[in-house]
Formats: sequence, C-alpha cells, structure tokens
Amino acid sequence: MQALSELINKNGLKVTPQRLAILDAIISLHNHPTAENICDYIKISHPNIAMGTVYNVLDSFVEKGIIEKVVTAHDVMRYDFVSEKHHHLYCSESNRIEDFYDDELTNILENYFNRKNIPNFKVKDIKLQIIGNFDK
Amino acid sequence: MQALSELINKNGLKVTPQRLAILDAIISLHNHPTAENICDYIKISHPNIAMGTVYNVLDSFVEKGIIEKVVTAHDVMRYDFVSEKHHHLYCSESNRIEDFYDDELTNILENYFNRKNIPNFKVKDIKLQIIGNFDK
DNA sequence: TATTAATTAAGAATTATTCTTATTTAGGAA
DNA sequence: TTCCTAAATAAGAATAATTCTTAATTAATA
Repeated sequence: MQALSELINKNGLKVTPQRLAILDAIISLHNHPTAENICDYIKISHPNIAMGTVYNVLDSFVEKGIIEKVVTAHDVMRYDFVSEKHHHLYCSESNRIEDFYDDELTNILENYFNRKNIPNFKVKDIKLQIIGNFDK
Repeated sequence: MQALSELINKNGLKVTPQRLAILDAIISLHNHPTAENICDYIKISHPNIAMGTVYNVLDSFVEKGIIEKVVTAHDVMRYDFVSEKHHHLYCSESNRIEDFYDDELTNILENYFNRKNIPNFKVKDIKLQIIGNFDK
C-alpha cells in the first residue's frame, strides 16, 4: 500500500483512499477487470464509491501510464496494471484475458520495428492480441 | 457488385440491397468505419436504412468471417473487410487506423507461434496493434 | 490551522448497441 | 411465373457503458 501511494504521488496525483483502493483492486484482481468489477470489489471497503469516480480515477491512471486500457471485441473496457512488457491471450469463447510474458517475442518485435521504417509513421508501442482457446 | 453478391451468397446469407450496400461501404470507405459511418454513407442510396439493420448485418458478416471487428480504446467498434492478412497502425492522436501489410512480419509471427507452445492455450489468430503517430 | 484547488458522490444525460414487434422481401417450390 | 415461408428489415423502445454536471468534501500546501 505504501508502494501504491508512492506510485500515485510520483505521478503528480493526490493520494486518496479511492485511488489507492482502485489501484489495489486492479492489481489484486489481476484479471483485467472492468470498471464495474473494480467498483464491486472496492464496495466492501468503500461502500459509497461512485461509478463516476471509478471512471475518473481510471482515466487519470491511464493518462499517467500507471495502468492501461485492454481493448476487447465486446463493449466494455478493461484495465491492466502496467508492469513488465507483456502481451495478452484472449479467449474467444469466454471473456478471459491472460497476461503473456515472453521476452523472446518482445525482443523480436522490438528489433523488427527498430530496423523497419514505416513511411509517415512513428511507432510508439506494439501490442499483440493472441486469440484462441484455453484448454478445458 | 457481382463479386460482392457472390461473396454474400457463398457464405449462406441471402443477398439483399442492404447487405450489398453495407459491404460496399466498408470496402469503399476503407478507413475502418463505425456502424454510424456506414449508415451515413449508405443513407444516400438507402434513405431509410435502420441502424439496427446495420448492426445486424455487420454481426452476420463478422460471424461468417467476411469482415472483422477492429477494436479501439474508444467506445465505438470499427469494421474491416477481411482480405489479405495484415495488421493495423493506430494513431494515438486521432482516430485514424491504417492497414499495415507486411509479409515478413506476418511470417515471423506465424513461425514463432507455430513452434512456440503456450501451455493450456491453442492459438487461433494473432493481431498486432501498432500504436504511434502519422507524420503531419 | 486555514485555504484552495483538486477530488468525490450522486444522479442525470449521453451514446453505442441490442431488443422487440410488425412489416417486407429473397429465393426456393409448385 | 406466382406462391410460400423463413429470413431480413424498419422503427423505435430498451439497455448498458460511459460521461457530464453540480454541490459537497478533502488532500496537501502555505
């Protein structure tokens, strides 16, 4: 929690109980939660959190690069704590999204885009969506 | 248009003026349009097209693999005609999304995931989001 | 401790998408 | 060709995620 405070503070945001709880929720849930998942999770400790606050806080965290949006083919946004570089495994049969850490892959892509020059485009980030199925 | 009819028919869908117009719109616009972009575009020739129809038709095309959803960090879904394998350049400052065709990259990824075995996961498709800026 | 700008709660408003129902139509069968 | 039926569409109501508004609260600095 101390570390979370520092992270929030370091990014020029005031440390509030709501921000701490939301950041903690994203990390603890570690399943790329939706705003609603997060709200439900922290309602236990913060019974009168407002959805608007959750969205506000999420937006400010995204803007600071503390978390990032995980896009899906469904109509809900999901959120992920920004830690080591990784990609995502998307299950095509459920809403499950898992992290996929693979340094070799990250390096391959990094090298490729360092030497590749895309005309009229400056690359800032690469994200890989690996779509498939988890074994049952 | 003849080719579009065949494509629709080949996928077991009835050929209707709306379906033809929508498919033509996606191809002609070639900018990964939203349902609304498509609706606006075809309103000229089909003044009383319903948004519900656009969504229905898009869903059925996606299901048949004729088009695919292009996910974004915004809250609108965008659509893309399925042709050759390609990736997408996302502009972080605008809503522009461009196709990125690169056989070498496609091969690298294909090879990588053919030999890589991800525990408990069967890979079906790989999508790369290349985020950055277009030169001004 | 007082001040103030930033943050939050509450709930209304918006917007993309889905759903419902009645009407129309595509395409196969007679 | 005409008829028939399941499938497709139009219209608009309903839903759900997200944003906006406003007043009250609070974190952090002076």
